Amino acid sequence: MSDDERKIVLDKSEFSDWYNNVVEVAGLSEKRYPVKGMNVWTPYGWKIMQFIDSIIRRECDATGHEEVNFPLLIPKTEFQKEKDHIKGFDAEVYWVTHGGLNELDVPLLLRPTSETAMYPIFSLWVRSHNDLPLKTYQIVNTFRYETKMTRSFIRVREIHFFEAHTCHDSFEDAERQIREDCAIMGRVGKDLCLPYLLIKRPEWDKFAGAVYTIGVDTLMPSMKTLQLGSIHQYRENFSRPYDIKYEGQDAQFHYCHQTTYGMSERLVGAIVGIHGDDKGVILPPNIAPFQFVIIPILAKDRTEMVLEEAKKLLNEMREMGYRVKLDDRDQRPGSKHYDWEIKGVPIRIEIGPRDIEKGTLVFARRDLSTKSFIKRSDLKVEADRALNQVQDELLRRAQEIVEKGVRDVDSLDDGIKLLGSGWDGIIRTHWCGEMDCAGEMEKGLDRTFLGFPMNDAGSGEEEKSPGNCMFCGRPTETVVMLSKSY
RNA sequence: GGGCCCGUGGGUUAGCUUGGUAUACUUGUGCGUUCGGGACGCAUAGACUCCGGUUCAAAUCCGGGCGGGCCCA
Repeated sequence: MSDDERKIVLDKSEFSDWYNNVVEVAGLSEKRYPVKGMNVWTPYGWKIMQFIDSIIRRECDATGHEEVNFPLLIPKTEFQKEKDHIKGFDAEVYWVTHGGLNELDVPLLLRPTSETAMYPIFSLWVRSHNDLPLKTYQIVNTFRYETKMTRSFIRVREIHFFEAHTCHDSFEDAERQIREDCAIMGRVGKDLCLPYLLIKRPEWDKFAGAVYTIGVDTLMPSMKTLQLGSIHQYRENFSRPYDIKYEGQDAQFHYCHQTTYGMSERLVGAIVGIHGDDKGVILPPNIAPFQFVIIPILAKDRTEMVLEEAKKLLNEMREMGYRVKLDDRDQRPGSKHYDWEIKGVPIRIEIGPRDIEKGTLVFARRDLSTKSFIKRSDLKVEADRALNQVQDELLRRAQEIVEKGVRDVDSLDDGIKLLGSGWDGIIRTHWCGEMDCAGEMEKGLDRTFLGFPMNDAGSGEEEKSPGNCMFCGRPTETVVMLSKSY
C-alpha cells in the first residue's frame, strides 16, 4: 500500500469512515463475527477495557460499593413487575423460549439491564435499616436488540456494562448517592482524559422506570454528542413492585429509595474518537496496555549487543512498574513505528548503538509527534514526566473541543443562522417548559433535546439563568441544551 | 418504522452489463541479505457470503436468508 493510500484510510476529517477503519487497523475489535452488533474483543481491545474496568472498580470499592454478579437470564414474570420499565425495553429484548427441545413454561430473557434480576433478591437481602445503604455493582454483558445501525463500541447488541445499584433509607440518602456518582464520574473522566457534561434528561427521555435521569454526555469530533453513562433516581418506583422494604428504627416497614449508575464500552469509543488522529489511536497512559514500546535499532555486527541492552531496559522499566513492550520482531524500525502509532502507545523508546555509547535513549511522544534524547540515568524521572505530560495534553485538547463545541444562542433565528454558518455542536439556550416550543426548537434546529445542564459535578443543581424561551420568547430561567447525538 | 446500495483469498480489489479459463496489489509462511521513519530477492500458501431457482453451464441472471454500509422519519 502506498503512503497516499494509507492516509486516505485514516483521514479523520471523514470521521465516520475514520472511526470504523481505525478500530480495525489498531486491532481494537474483531468485527467479522457473524452476528449483527456482536463483535469479538481482541487481546488489545480487551486489555484497554479491563484497565477502564479496573479504574471503575477502584472508585466503586473506595466508596463502599461491593461487586456482585447476577445471572444473565431473567424470568418473564419478574421482568413484568414494573410497567414503565417493560414498556421501555419491550422492543429490544432477546427471548429464550426453549430448553433443549422443550418449550419453557416461563420464557427467559437476556438481561437488557439488571434491575429485574437483582431486585427480587434485594428484597431478601434488605430487612432492616442496618442493611442500608446497600451499595452494589457488577460488570457484565447485557443484551439489547438494537434496530439502528450498529457501530463498534458505540452501538452494539451485546454490551459490556457496568451497573451500580443502591438502596437507601431515604430520598435524601439516595440523592447523596447520586452526588457521589457524579464525583466518581469526575475521577473516571479525568483518568480517561474525557471531558463530559452532566445533563438532566427531559421527562420524555428519562430511563424507563426512573424518576429522573442524568445523562453523562461527551462530544465527539463529528460534533455529535455521545452518552457515556447515566445516573438514575428511582425513588420507590422499583422497591414497591419488587417489595424491597426495611424495618426502620420506628418499628415500621418502609420502601427503599434506589439509584443506579451505568457505563459501558462507549468509554472506549469516546477515547478512540476524541483522542485519535490521522496516524491512529492515542491512548491515555492510565489505560494503555503498553505505556512504552521499546524499538531496538539493530545495526549490523552489533545486533546482539543492542538487543541485550533493550532487554535490560525492558526489565528495568517493568521493575519500576511500567507497562512496557519490547518489539523485537524482524522488521525495519520504521515499519514498527507506524504499527505502534496506529495502536496508540503513548511513548516510543528507541535504543540503538549510538544511544548505548552515549548513555541516552530516544523518547518519542505519540500525542505531539516529538522526539527527544533523555539520559539513561534519568529514566525514572523522564518516564514519569512523559506519561504525565501525555495525560495532561490529551485532557487539555479534549476539553478544548468541548469548550468550542458549546455555544449560547438566544433565539431560534440566531440558532439557525449559527448552524447555517458552518458551526456545529451543542446549543445552549432557554426553554419555557412548553412541549410545543420544545418540538419547534428541535425541528427548527434539526437537533434533539439533550436536557438540562447541571452545575459543577456533584452539586446536583440544574443550571439556571435569566433568559427567554428560544421559540416563544417568554421569560424563563430554565437552561437547555440541544445537539445531534449518537 | 420506510427507502436505497453492497457482499470475490486474512485485507483492498478486477471480472458481472453480454453466463463458460478468476485479476492485481497487500498480507501470511520459509530462506537469505538488511535495520536511526513503511527494505529487497527467491520460493510458497490462500477466495467467488449462504440456501433455492433458471441453464448443458452461474462469481455473473432471478428469489430469499444472513452480514455490512447509506439516506429519510
